Amino acid sequence: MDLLLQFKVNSNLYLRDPESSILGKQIVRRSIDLIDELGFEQFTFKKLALEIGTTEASVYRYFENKHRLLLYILNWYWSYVEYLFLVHLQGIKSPKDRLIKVLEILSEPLPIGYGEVDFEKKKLVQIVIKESSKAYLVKDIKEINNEEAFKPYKELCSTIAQLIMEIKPNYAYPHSLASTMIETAHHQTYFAHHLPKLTDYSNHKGKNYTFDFLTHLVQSILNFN
Amino acid sequence: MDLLLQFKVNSNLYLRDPESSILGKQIVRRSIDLIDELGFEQFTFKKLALEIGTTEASVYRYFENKHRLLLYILNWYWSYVEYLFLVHLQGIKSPKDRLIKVLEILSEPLPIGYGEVDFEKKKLVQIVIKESSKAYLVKDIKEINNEEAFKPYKELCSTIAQLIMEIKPNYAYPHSLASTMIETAHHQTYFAHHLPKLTDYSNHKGKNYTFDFLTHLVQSILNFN
DNA sequence: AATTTATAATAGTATTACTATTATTTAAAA
DNA sequence: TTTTAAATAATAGTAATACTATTATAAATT
Repeated sequence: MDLLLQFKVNSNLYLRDPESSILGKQIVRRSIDLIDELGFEQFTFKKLALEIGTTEASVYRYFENKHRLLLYILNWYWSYVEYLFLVHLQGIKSPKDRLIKVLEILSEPLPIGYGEVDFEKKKLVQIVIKESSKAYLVKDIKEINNEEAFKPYKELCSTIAQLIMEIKPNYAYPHSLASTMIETAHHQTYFAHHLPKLTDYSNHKGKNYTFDFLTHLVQSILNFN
Repeated sequence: MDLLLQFKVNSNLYLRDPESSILGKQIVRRSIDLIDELGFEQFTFKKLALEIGTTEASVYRYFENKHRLLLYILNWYWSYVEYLFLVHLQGIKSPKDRLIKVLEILSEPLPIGYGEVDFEKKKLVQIVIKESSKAYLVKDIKEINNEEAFKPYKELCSTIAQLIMEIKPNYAYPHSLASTMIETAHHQTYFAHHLPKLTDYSNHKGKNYTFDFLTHLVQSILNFN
């Protein structure tokens, strides 16, 4: 993970702050590699421990279980996207142009402009696309939600909703449109790659399918071009 | 499951046809109860076997694993929705009205008009909302897809896409809009209930939030009212 | 140098996912 | 009406997973 970009992740999500030790940092970094490689259900703390040359029990001293580790990673990612918004929107005045930039960031398979860490980020985005729904489609959603585990996601959603309201103040569903933009960015990218018949990817000419689809969708709803 | 409504589910999904024996039918019916009750990750064949008074090994004679059983249930559901389209759209001529009816069926928490089986169907819909993404967001998506496990979902998507093209022939993303409608119907319903801050549910007046949001969305994109 | 304190490793357990083998029932053939 | 075979289910396992209590070791403090 990028040393220059440290966000304080909700302390409810870990037992011992992984940023506070070398082992902790290794756990987070290598878990991103392994989850991307194996998928979340095949990923285990045993395999992770073996990979970084430690023991299962040591990993458990940082995270209660792999689900908590996933939430930690997702929280980091959502904070990172919020930061990307901050950086990339500052120069843009028009709310419409700002929203298009938001779509660009959300549909970008690999976030732009961070050189040597891009490789890790790419894996992170893959994890977000494939595994993030497994973080909230769970039995104990209520307790997890009470621990503020989805706060940065809600904030991201709220940031986008505010932009939407600037463009169309009388629109009744700014938050739903925002969460739909985020979720659709993920699953259309996944579908285009793995279940292309659920998309129109095969007869598309542009270079970023998801971005083009979402742009048309959002422009239609908020009536601008 | 309703005896009057039997769809032949893809035989790749089971080892022994569950419709061919009493035990098989029990496995499917009670698994819907249990998955709804425990959630898919807590659901096991052992618990299911205990519930219906058989053994784990006997359940394994019908389904390779619980993931296959989930796919079987989802296939049944998608075929059922396709059937609902057939029944409920036949009287409607206008493509626009037909699409609105599609949205109504997709956002309906409990499908209409089947009396005594509605209770089971309600649980089925809950499972589809909560667990269906776990069926395709998996490492072995390629092999599963090759076995036609998502055929009825793709067909459903194609049916909706055709309707969209009738309304707006030059629209470039009919399949993506169709899959977005289906997926959004599910996750907005889930969000409204479990993570309401990702929606505008709290200040909504209508009785079917998801339907109202989706209707506005689709009408904007295909420009009709 | 002695003693906390922090941290990690050992060695387990209960549960899960799955299977090979055996037993029992059902049905068809002799 | 037996005999045989085919279908089906139960017994009894294994390997892996998720997790924990306890012990050992290293670092820091007094």
